[in-house]
Order: sequence, then C-alpha cells, then structure tokens
Amino acid sequence: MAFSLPVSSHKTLTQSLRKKGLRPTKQRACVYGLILNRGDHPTADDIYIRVKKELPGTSFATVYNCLETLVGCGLVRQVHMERSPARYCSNLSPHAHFKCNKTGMIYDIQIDEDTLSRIKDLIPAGFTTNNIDLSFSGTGNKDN
Amino acid sequence: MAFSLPVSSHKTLTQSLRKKGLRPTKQRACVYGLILNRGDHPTADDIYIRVKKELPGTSFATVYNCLETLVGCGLVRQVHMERSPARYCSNLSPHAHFKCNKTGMIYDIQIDEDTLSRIKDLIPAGFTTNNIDLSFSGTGNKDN
DNA sequence: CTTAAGAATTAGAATAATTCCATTTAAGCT
DNA sequence: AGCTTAAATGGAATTATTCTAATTCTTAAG
Repeated sequence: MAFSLPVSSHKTLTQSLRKKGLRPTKQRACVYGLILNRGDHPTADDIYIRVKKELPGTSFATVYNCLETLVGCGLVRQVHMERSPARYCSNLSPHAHFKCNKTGMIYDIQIDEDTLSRIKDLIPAGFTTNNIDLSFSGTGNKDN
Repeated sequence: MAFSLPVSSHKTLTQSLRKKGLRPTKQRACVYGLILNRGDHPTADDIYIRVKKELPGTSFATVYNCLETLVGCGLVRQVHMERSPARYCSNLSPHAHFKCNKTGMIYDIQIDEDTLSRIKDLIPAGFTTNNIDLSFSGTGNKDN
C-alpha cells in the first residue's frame, strides 16, 4: 500500500507522523510519494489529479489536509510564488526558487552555507525566524 | 487635490505615469499618498478603507487598478507573505520583510550591498532575474 | 471654452484557490 | 471484534482578486 513510495520513505513518513500523534493513512502516503518522486513543484491541483489515479475516491479537501499535515511534519515544503497557487516540494535542504516567466517552470537553487548565514545575519537582534523564503523570477536560458 | 500627497511626490507620480502614457487621476494620487505616508504595509483592503475617507465614491476595483498601475510604474512594491493578501510598500530600496507571527506586523529589513550581491550570485549563469523576494517569518522581541 | 476620443472608474458578477462543515469511514488500541 | 477518535469525504462557503459592461473623466485639438 505504499504506492510509488519506497519502503524507506514510508518509514520516514510513519515516524514523522507518529511523533506528532498522527496516523499514517494511505492518502498521506500517496500524496507524499507523489511529491517525493518528482523533482517538479506541483500545485494542490496537480497532486489531486495524480492522487486520483491511484486512489480514485480521494477528495480535494483530503489533498489539502494531507499537504498541510506533511508541511506541518516538515516532510514537505510549501513554495509561494507571488499570488499563484501554492506549490509543494520535497527538497528540504536550504534552497531558493527561480520561476521562469516564459515557461512557468520553477527551478531549485541551492543556497551555500556561507550565503545562508549572511542572509540570517540580516535578521535584527531579538527576532527569531523559523522560515526563510527566497525566490527569484525572470527568464531562464533554455527557453528562447 | 493632492490629498495627503506632498507636491514633490505628486510630481514624481505624474512623471512616472506620463512615461507610460498613463493619466494622473485623483484616485491614483490618493492611493499613492496613502501608501507613501505610512511606513506600514497595508493590504488592498486597508487602502480601500482609507481611500473611502478621502474619495467616498471609490470602488474596490479602482483600488486594485491603481495599485497595479503604481506597481507597474515601479512607484510601489507588492509584498507577498505566504498566502495572505498582498501588501503594498513604498520602500523601493532593496529590502527583505519580516513578519511577526504573533502580532502580524511586517518589518522592513534593509539588505546591504554585499549580501545583496551574494544573493544575486546564487542565480545560475544564463538566468536573468528582475525580481528578488526575500522574507522571513517568526517572532519579534517586542511582543512577549 | 467646447468637444471628441480614449482612458479610467464604477458596481457588481465571476473566478480561483483554499477552507470549513457535517457526515461517514478507517486506524489503532483493548 | 468492538470502541474511540482521527481522518476522509462531498459540497458549501469564504477570501482575495479579476473581469465586464456601462458611465464618467482627462486630455488634446479646434
């Protein structure tokens, strides 16, 4: 029942959920697997379409619930590009996003330790952050 | 007819608009003035309420139109914090935003030249950006 | 100063993404 | 297996924003 989700990832999922007293359900596993497998940045809508193929009875609300849960467990990150629908990504290392305005594609951009700590240094004393959001938009070179 | 908008700012507005073949209207001046005057980060909703006091007949659509125009002219910046309503700010220098999750307040954080160029260096060769968005969320020290 | 032409504003309907709600189903003990 | 509670479901509701068609300005020309 792990769908496209490898056993090791399923274990990670279960443990993370249990830590918060939450239950591993097939919908959660499925949603997680569908984000983990692809390197793209699907929207809730994209995920809904994909989930339906594996678990036809799944509702939209469930997809949103699962995503919220996964984000809450830190297994998945929510990516915001201006006011467009939220996207989800399983890359948990510190990274920024670049959105190409021509193709709509979103690329991950790794942030090296050094730059990351500089960015963190911007935060004034006494402020504590649990969330850094860095994104760019413009055009890539692959799409002329 | 400049409302709370100083003459010099009104001139700036008019010139910026003319450059794009757009007309300076009282609604545009009013919206601009209401963002320029305060150091806060009002939403379209906030601005609508304020505009109504000076120009009671103004519609919501107009507020959105004016904001879009001002952003297009580069006189005002749109700030996105996760999925909450867009906010507007007249600080045009490179800066990040910090949102306090307790109070909902948004603070400007200046980005020094050095850090800014490091951030720009993250962008892979061949990609060109016209937009950098950096935001933090967490808690400030003034609200315990 | 008057007028024509196009731009901007208006009110309200429409849309899109997301959240809420009441009911049903399923997980995880005992 | 049965109980308890969390999670899933379908559909309605909400929220921010955009669209539309009609009206009213702004500006440039006469």
